[in-house]
Amino acid sequence: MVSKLSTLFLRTLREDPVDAEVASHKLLVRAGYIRRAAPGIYTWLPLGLKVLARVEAIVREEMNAIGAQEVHFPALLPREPYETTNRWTEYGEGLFRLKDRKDADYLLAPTHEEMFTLLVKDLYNSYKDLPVYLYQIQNKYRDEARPRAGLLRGREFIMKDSYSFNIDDAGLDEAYYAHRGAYLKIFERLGLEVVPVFAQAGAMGGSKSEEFLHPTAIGEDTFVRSPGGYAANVEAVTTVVPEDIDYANAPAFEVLDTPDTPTIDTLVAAANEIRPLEDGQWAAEDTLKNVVLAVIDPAGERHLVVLGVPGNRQVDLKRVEATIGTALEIGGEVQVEAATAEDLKNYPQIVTGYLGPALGLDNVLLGTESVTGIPYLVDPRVVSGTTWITGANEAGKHVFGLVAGRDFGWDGTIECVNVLEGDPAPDGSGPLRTERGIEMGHIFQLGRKYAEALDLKVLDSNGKLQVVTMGSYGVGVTRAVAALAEAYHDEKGLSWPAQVAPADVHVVVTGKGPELLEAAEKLATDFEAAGLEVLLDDRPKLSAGVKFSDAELIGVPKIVVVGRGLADGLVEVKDRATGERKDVAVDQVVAEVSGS
RNA sequence: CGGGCUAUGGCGCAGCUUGGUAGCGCGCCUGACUGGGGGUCAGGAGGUCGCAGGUUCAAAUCCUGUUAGCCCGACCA
Repeated sequence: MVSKLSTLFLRTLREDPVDAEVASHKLLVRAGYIRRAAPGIYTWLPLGLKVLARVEAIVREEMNAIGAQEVHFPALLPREPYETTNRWTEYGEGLFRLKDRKDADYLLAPTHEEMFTLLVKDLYNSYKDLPVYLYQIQNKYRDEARPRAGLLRGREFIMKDSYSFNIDDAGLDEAYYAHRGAYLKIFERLGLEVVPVFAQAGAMGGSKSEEFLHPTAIGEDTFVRSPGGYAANVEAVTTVVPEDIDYANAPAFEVLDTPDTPTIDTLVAAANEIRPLEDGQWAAEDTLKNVVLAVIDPAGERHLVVLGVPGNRQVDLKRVEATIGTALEIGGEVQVEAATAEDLKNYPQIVTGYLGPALGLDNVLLGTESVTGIPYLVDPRVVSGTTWITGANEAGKHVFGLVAGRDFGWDGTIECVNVLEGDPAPDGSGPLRTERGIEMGHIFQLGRKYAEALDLKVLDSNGKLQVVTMGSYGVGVTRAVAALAEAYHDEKGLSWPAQVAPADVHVVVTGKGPELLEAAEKLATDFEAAGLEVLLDDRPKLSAGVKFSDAELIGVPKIVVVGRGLADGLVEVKDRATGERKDVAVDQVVAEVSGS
């Protein structure tokens, strides 16, 4: 097909839109691929739609290749199925809800687990019908607190979501790995580097889960990888627990004046001044910071807990939320936040900024058996025999040389802090380094949670009802477009890989004279006949510079210039990505472009 | 949810302190010149200044309220 720029619905912008921060957002708007309709909601223009269609085609082919079948659900759904699985409530403010004229509740679907489950329940009832893999490519709606970065995190976005239905766990495994393989192929074909990383499966109730992250500095997810090939989301990394240390010869602790040291930095500086080490310097990791958190149970009740973690680490509230409920024996979904002054008003012993667990076992402040009774959990690195600088529970004083196990105890350990560059990989494959990535896909073994909630059962070979086991698998399609724009651009504009570009060749006419335009139009038709998608810049009276700049901004991989060389039977072929250009005889151009 | 900033033609911005009826660049339209890197000149079209209320003879400008957007944060012992 030939699209003529003289009539194509397109307007390129010379300046970056003011609300765009990242390159993909700026360039997709400037080059006329998308327009913002509302925060996190975008309109697709002709060029953008072509890229989107090509990405979708690749996704479809690979899904079909593993035997998945395409269906299409409405995005507008009734409340009821989501009520059954409790997600109407659990999804909270992230869900777009609306009412019809009879005041009945509807929602714009954030994902479709319920609907797929019900559809299979509707049509199938025998183990002989399984396995079945179903997918759709469809709009999803999530009322993000902070949509950002254009297409990267939108409130309306296109996702390929698929679901597998199996009679047993072995089948689920097979479905999972089939999808895993398909995803690796999809991203390879798209030209998007991805790293499969272990993810936390807990929240969705499943057992096995991996995210496919595209490494990039603007990514919103942080993950770690080791030289030996370990890769995990930071929330899923487990700590390598050090060996206990013999403290038989450890000196007694001492309490020292450390005025004006409310933060770890000031404390470390003070420590190096008043009690310098013979070899080296005190560092943040020699301190034990004690963070008071409030855990809010489903009934809204607030439970205090103190976490003791090395001073160079940050408590990650998400990690805490995932596990603290179990640790404190609180059922249901909990929320965690920093304790407020109100929370602490009944604990005059707690001196903010100078909190410590104990000054010897006969003077214990924290822990379920202590005077405060506040549970005290520690990072797994706090093992018996480690020594710490920590608060002495008196303003302006810290205790030095407090030995874990000798001078203080704890109620349990918890994975609650961030991973740091250089931490060992849990599988012994070397030191971890942190990287940022965009989540391009996610695969989950859901297990029987949804099937049970929605009563999806089939008869097995013994004529008994069995609950079906499920997997769910997603690819962010619009996000892939953004990630590709992010990965393939330079200072002049976009530079698409051939397989997703909005066209295969961009023909530019420069100079005046009807013979130039005629030659270009003929060339465009020839390209079309050779099976190529063509963009023809036939806009009259525009200077060559404007057309060249637009061609580079739009980013079609091959640019053919019909201009001053035509008198000698030559046109220029430019490679958008490499910048390489050469003169080619007019009758050789089609072969040159389609052959390379 | 907290903090900061912003809201003026399609895009990017000035004007606001000190009220007087809106301006610049890009883009768009007409014509001429130019014709291989966002060219030049001349002439045009296009804005109830986010919304509501108030003060005033007069409000983009001052006051009150409200809505929306963008960025940052959402634990610091």
